[in-house]
Amino acid sequence: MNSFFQQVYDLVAQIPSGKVVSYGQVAQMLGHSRAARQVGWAMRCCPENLPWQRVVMADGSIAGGDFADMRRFLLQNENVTFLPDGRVDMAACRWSGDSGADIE
DNA sequence: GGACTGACCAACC
DNA sequence: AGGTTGGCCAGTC
Repeated sequence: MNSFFQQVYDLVAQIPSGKVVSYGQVAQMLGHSRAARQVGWAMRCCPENLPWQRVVMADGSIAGGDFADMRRFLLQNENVTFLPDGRVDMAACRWSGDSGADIE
């Protein structure tokens, strides 16, 4: 099924190591500024080949409930910068697409 | 086939 | 500053 849902996987799969994106950002890249809910819903399927740990909340917090702490560890292992708050440093690790032109 | 929900976000009050 | 609401898509009831 080719859909927004599928595009989310494709986009997340393209996120380079040491970079993260917020749910809303992914949605916005795909042309759906408010489809963040659906992005999270796509993540609910948790594909093994999908580095969804790079997908965080808009404020840098890790989503995913029980696995959140595990993902934070994975991100640290990928050279992602974290703030003293325990959140991802979005200012330094926010991935603005491969071109960086679709957003902002 | 209609209504609800779901790992969110941002605007509004 | 914190709670409520609207909005997107797709899957389930």
